[in-house]
Amino acid sequence: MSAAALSIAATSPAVRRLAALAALAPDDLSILQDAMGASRRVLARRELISEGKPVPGPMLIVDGWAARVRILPDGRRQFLSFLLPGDLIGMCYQPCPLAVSTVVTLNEVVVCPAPLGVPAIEGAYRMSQALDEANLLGQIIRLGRLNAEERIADLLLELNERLTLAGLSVDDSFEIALNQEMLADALGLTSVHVNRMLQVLRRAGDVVWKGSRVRLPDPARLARRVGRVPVRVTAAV
Amino acid sequence: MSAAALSIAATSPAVRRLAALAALAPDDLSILQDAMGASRRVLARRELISEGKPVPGPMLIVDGWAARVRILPDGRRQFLSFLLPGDLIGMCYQPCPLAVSTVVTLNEVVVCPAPLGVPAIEGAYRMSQALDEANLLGQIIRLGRLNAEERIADLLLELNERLTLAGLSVDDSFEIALNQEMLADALGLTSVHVNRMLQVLRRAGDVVWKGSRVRLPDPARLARRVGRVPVRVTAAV
DNA sequence: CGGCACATTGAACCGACTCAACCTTCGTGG
DNA sequence: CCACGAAGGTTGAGTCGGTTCAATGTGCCG
Repeated sequence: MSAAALSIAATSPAVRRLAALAALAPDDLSILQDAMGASRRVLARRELISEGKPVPGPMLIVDGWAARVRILPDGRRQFLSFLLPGDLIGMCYQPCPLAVSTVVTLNEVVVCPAPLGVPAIEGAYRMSQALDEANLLGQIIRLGRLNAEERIADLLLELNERLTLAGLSVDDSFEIALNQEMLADALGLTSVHVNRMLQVLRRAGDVVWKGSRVRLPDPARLARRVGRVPVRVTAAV
Repeated sequence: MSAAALSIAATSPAVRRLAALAALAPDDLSILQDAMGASRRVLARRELISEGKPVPGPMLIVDGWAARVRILPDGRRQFLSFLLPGDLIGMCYQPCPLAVSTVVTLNEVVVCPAPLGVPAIEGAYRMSQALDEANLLGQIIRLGRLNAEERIADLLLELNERLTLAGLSVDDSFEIALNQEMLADALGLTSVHVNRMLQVLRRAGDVVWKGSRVRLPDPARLARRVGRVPVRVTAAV
């Protein structure tokens, strides 16, 4: 194992994810480490970005989970996507950007300003952005054409894939920052129905969920069962 | 009315939309006009971009409707978004991009290569991209938290807003390239149910749909009824 | 006039929701 | 160390929005 690879392995999940998206030189890695020196800790249930308000500079999630969310006038809540360590938020290219969705922390989150102007790192951002979009499309498929059981399985598979990139899911087992109600609000279901379908998945041996830890004993089989295809956004690599 | 404004008014819907998204100088407009000289006509039901394949260079839709679509292994179809004149397709920033969704023409479409390297025009592209993302989020809300009637109304309102930008909807009345089955496949419903809910909207006087022409007698009232908020992606302007 | 695509209708069915109760876990303070 | 409360998970029974399937209607184009 090379020295560079070792330093990646020893580094934070966020850096790990970005390094997996684009080839980063030791210099790039240390720029990321420096940026994380300016990290800020944010309590759970705080707004990082507020819908309709100006977007603050781009930030990198260093630790913890957040979610893009929209609340309807009558109180209905819809999670649009989940944001995990290594994900970017507030990266916009239009002038004077206004946020089109609120971003709220789900547990205690650490964020830092996303370093700009470094070509290799910007390359990783572009990959990240492409993956984000692919995941949004995945969310549309889930809500539009999958039934409740498939929705739950598909989302857990997505989270597992994404957390694996950051080294936060090992052997298809990861800490989840969601409860059944949040899952319901992401999947267009009620928490009661999520509960029942989760039991079905558990009894089938497809999902093990104890406390805040989820394990997917056979992701490949589960993926086949719900018709999930792995996301690829580039032919490079 | 200035000479520039006149020339915009006289120009194609696609240019009209881009000019509405960013301030374009006469030079920029003529670059767009030139690009449209290399237009290509594509028959209905043809793939402009194929999922999993490399993305061809970015293109501008000059005329006609297209849609991003995904087909599940078992044949279920989900339209992810609709693409109208002035919309961009295939604009990617990662290296060697692979398409994450198929783009298919819905009727006869005219496309041209999107001119690159012109700052003002690229500015319009960025605005367009931001709107695209906002519309994807809108689609998630529709599928996740709106009922059938609200979904239909919300989508028609979105189409009306977008077509108005391009000058293709006048007095809230526009030509629609969709039938009830396509609407169903976009909204996660069956065509039978779309038919029934459309009748409800018609009887309530909220939608007039005759042949391929749709009119929304009172968009503001309808928007209030389904809780739709207008999209804003920039504080500029 | 025939045929095709699309729209419309009816009746039975079912997946997911609603509402309300109850249970479990866990942290906290007496 | 136990009592308590809060948050989240579980269960049951009834209801409903949307689906399914199959038939019928309608407009258009060659």
